Amino acid sequence: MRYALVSLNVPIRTSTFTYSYDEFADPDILFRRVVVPFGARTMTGFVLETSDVRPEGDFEIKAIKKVVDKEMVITGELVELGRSMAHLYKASLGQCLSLMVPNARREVENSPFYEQSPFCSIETLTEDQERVIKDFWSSYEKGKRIFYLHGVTGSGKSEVYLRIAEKVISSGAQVLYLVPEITLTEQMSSEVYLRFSKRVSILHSSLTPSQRLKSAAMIRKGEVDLVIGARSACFAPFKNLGLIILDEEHENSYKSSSTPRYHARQVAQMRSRISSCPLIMGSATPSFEAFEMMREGRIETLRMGSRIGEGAFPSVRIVSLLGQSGNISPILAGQMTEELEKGNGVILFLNRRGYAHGIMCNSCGEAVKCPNCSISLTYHKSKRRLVCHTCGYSEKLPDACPSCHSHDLIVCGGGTEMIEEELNALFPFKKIVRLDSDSAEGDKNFIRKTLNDFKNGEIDILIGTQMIAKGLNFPKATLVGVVNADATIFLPDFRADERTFQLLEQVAGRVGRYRADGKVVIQTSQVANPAIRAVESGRVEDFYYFELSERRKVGFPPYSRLVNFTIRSKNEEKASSAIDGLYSSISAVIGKKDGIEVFPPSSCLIERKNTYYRYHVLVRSSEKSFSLLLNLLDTFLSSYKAPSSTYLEIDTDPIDMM
DNA sequence: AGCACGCCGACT
DNA sequence: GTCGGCGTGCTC
Repeated sequence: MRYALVSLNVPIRTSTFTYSYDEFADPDILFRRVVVPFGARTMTGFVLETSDVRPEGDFEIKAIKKVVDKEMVITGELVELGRSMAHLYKASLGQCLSLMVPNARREVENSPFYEQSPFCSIETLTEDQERVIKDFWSSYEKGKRIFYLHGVTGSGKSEVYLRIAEKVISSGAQVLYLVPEITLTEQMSSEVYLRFSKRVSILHSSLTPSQRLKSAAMIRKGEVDLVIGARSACFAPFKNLGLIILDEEHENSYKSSSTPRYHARQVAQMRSRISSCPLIMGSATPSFEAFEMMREGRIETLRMGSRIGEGAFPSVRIVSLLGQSGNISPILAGQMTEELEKGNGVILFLNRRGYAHGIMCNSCGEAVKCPNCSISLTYHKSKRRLVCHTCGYSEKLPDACPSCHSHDLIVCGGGTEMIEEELNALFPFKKIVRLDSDSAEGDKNFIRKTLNDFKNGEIDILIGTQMIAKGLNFPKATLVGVVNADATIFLPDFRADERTFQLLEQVAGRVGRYRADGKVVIQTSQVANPAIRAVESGRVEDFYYFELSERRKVGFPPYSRLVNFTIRSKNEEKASSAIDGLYSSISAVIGKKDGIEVFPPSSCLIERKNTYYRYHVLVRSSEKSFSLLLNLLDTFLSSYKAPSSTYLEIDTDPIDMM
């Protein structure tokens, strides 16, 4: 009898289950998917090993029902990657492997590629670009593996990536190019598609499962040279991976928000180690983690300092919101008028959608909250509804206060919808368009059409959220206004200033890429905030050094590693007592170890989410003790069981603890 | 995770 | 009486 070790997508620490199969009917099943009976259900899993010996243990061995694939769908490298991920993120191997192969439920046929674009520009390189490419190859030949391309917005990082990629491809290897989700909506894809003789796979979120499978098969067979995709593309089944590029390294969308909570940057590092190929990360605003690694020389820095062509750094002006009544200060309005009269475009940025962040009773002071979550509801004027941005709950706008029945309800904290209204009053003869996930809802082409119209000068003022902040080029825009920078400053998180800087710097980067007269106006109540000051003065290094010294004082990342344990339950008492139990057993296992500490339990920043009460315990370790911590956590988890109707979630290197 | 089994309340 | 609520335990 022949046995197969099968990995299944279940949150069980047992890594594989043994099944029997007919070796004459199915001689090759290794690294293929199989359908197996599992308890009362049937599941699909991966065959990781085959053997003639029946494993030890008192259990019945069932037979494989069906072999799904004719060819291998994973590789030994991917299984190794899965094991590394399972250890780091404290998930099961099956959960990690399940991320790697798309599951084909629907069978819709469609071209997996973008439409072709008529243009294909090959730029001449700047001195900066030439130097950086030369530096890369010489360090690479000396055996360096991880690189960071640190260059300001508009310095031409993409061209550097592509030149290096071309050379790797000409040597016969494949290239993985990771970008944040939003960047994929750009025209970049079609350009690259032609440039690499169509041997490109673009793994876009709108692909159907069958398109994904088709792309995966081509990547596996080596019929594709370049793979471009967001977070999940880091699992593509390369035949011969020769280079990984990770652009906009600081982007939080690289971190998954569901189990296993992996970070594409970490997965890319693991892959580059497993495939022994170089990894080039890059950004104009590196994460503090990456900046510290560059400073310590743990990764190779490739620095680019100047903008291409006419590009120059914009002038930045900070405007205090204190004592201000509307959302648009007279100074910002004045600057807008000036630019609009010259026929230029204006971009306004606000990191808050809806009409108002909350509504409050002017008689009793009560804010209207979500019945499922401990946060206030956002008012969406166009729908006349209150919406919860956490769980999706919505209700009709009440005409009286739910607790005291007063009719004196007031709105607080203006969102993009309110700004749009205000702009229409201020500039009645200008074409104003709002671009956020609400205005784009239900119209697939709205985003592309709006961006095109703005580029062609058919829109005068564009108001939007994150959606317009990243990666997009607007040659017509000469002024960017940040309506309220406070929205990120007041995040209850040790990374608030880092985030604020990254966001403002990216927003500011929307102007001045192609011309020297770019202007930025930042409105805030915190005019002395160091992140805002850094954007204004351009003294970016000083900001990083100052902030890093603050982090070192408090011992937070990048000077430590964190693992966050969250317990949730619909019953508050159960959640609260479960977290106490978790805290004492985790403390008992870890004991007194150098460089590791367990913080006492506390409720999460959002204490209730989606009807669940939530508490957490944070474990902190030094970089040196981190691998010991990961092993100790295995010991803890092998004996720990969450009490009935409570659930444990683990987040290694969390990016927020909301 | 998901599914079955099992033990308690309120319905024809 | 039994239908179904969810708490508990297991899955090769």
